[in-house]
Amino acid sequence: MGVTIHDVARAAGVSVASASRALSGRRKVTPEVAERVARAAAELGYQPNAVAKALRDQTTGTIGMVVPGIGNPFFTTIVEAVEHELQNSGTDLLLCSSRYEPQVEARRLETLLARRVDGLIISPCDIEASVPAVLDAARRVPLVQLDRHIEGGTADWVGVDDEAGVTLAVEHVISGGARSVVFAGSRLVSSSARLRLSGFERAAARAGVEILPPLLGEFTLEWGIEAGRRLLDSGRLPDAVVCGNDEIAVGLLRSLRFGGARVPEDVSVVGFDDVGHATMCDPPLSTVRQPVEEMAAEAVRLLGQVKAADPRPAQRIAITPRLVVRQTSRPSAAGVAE
Amino acid sequence: MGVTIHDVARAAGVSVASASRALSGRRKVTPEVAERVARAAAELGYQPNAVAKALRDQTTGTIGMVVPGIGNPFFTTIVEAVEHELQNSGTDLLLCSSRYEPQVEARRLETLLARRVDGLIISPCDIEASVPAVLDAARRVPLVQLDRHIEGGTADWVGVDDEAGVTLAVEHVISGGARSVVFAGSRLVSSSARLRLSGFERAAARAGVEILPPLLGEFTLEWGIEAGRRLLDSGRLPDAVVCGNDEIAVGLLRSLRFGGARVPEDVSVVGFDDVGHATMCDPPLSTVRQPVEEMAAEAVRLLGQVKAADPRPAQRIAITPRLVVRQTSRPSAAGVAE
DNA sequence: ATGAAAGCGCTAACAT
DNA sequence: ATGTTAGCGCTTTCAT
Repeated sequence: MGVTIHDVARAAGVSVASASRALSGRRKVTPEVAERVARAAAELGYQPNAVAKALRDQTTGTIGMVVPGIGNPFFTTIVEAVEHELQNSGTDLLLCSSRYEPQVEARRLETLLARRVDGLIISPCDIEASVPAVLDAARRVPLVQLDRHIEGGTADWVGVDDEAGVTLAVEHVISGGARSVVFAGSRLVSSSARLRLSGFERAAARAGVEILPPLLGEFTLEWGIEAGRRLLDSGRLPDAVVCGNDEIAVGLLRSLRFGGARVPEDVSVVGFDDVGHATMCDPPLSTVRQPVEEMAAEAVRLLGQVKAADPRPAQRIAITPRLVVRQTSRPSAAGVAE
Repeated sequence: MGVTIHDVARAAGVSVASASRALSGRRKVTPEVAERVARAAAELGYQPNAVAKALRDQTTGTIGMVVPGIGNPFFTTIVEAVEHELQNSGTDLLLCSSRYEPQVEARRLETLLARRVDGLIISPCDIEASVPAVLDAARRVPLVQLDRHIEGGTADWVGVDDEAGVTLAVEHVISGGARSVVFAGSRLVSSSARLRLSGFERAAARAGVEILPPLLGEFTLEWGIEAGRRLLDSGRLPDAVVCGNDEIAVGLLRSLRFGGARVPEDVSVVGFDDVGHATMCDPPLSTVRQPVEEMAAEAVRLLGQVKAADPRPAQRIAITPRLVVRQTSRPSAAGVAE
């Protein structure tokens, strides 16, 4: 441990400046010097100190990412997509989980900022409680919100058009013959939760179908199972249930079938996200697909842009998702091939 | 951006040394100075630069963690446990995924080392190909392997006793009446994969039951589904299948039942890990429980120790797991209550 | 093309 | 108790 560029320079018989130039290759050196430095570095097992470089350069080559939780397949997918996107830019990702707690989130942002990340990608866990920390962070460093976003203030965002997505789902089940619908989602602490519910209500109202009271819990399989039970216990099943995400849909599916309901004959079920086990559950889930790769690419691109020009209008990039019809929803009564 | 401790000192009318002392609180200062410095820092929005501190202190307050993939619920669970364990130690976790590729893993280790992490926790993706990178890293910084480990060389490790775990599973299904058994696991690229298979074979041989050829693929739900199909197609179902992890078990369960086999009446299925959806699949999965919290705590503890005394014998801490009997395996024929 | 030296922001001697 | 200063490892002027 601890061989520095000074050691390399000495061993090569040159100045540290030459050693630095030779090592970085960003400036001209005699081939002879380059050779000697390279060999000395190899022999000594020299490894550049990124901390010192960061202090000197005033840039760390890292970007921080904070998501509500890595237990949710949607977030692990999007993290992997961002990581992949950054892969060849020489930028490392510092990943943090807020565990769905605004306080933890604020702390995480704080230490990321202290470590001088060059940028931040965040999916704020709470649409209200996350506001101060996110705005504060956005003031200090380029920041883009991905998927979830806060309300009020201005900070860049890229995500999916949640309302358009659920609208697709609602119209689909209705064209399949549904006359009564219900929404099973999460409590309204995040933008995703709110927009998906409001989009659902608007689309269903527009279509004039009966709307049962929404079932709001968590974005988890457990909650999906519980929501299914409640539907069963209520004694009256709607024709279709639109879910806040796939986890809920899969859980709901399970308890519905366990309770003897046939899907999609008795009731249609549609999810949201299309990640994880959606394709592999039984039967395969109809769902709204989030273009995760595209979202990640867009977020990274935007982050680069933010760096360039500072005070410029906040951008909000809403990508329109598409519906993937599989086997948990009844095909269109109109006979339109999907 | 860019208010330094010098700015704070100037604003408070004291020297940088006093400002530093006041801010850290690690040395005595007049209450009056403390007060002035605190106010100046607050007014200026001073935020300490962790990069500079790290360079000066020769310690970054970070530890790196690299796991094969964050898509696997077992790894996300163990990552969360480690993060939780570190929570109050002022140490941050730099999380990386190797995507199950030794090359990516080596690159990740390289940059973590360059960023001067204080320690490393790694679950090497490949029992052989990961050897050089892991050994090299272990030479430069305290390192402990968690869960998976490399073969040869000496590096600390904490994990579960894989062979004991599968032995528990095998003996359990046999006591439930199984006379023919099969193992559905992953190809033998990791220590976990190898030890679980060898443990299975040894335990089954000892019991004298019939052993069908193992089904080896990936540690994924997909592979579990495929393995189930192959079993069905083979025309002959064993009395029990012991799985390399829960993902495989859940997938297998699904295709077995889809194919008309009754679980556990026709065939018993046992998993390994007890994380994620094991409790929530249908029926709830009998499995071998990995004490994740305990493992994480032990790894962190060991890492602290490694720091202290350098050249000391490598430790291998194998925690004995326990079996959790749920509803995918037949109860003991001997009538022993579990 | 190469070397000497300044300086990134911080803390811990060392002096006062 | 407080101030002055060296130095962590690196890159980049600025001379030569």
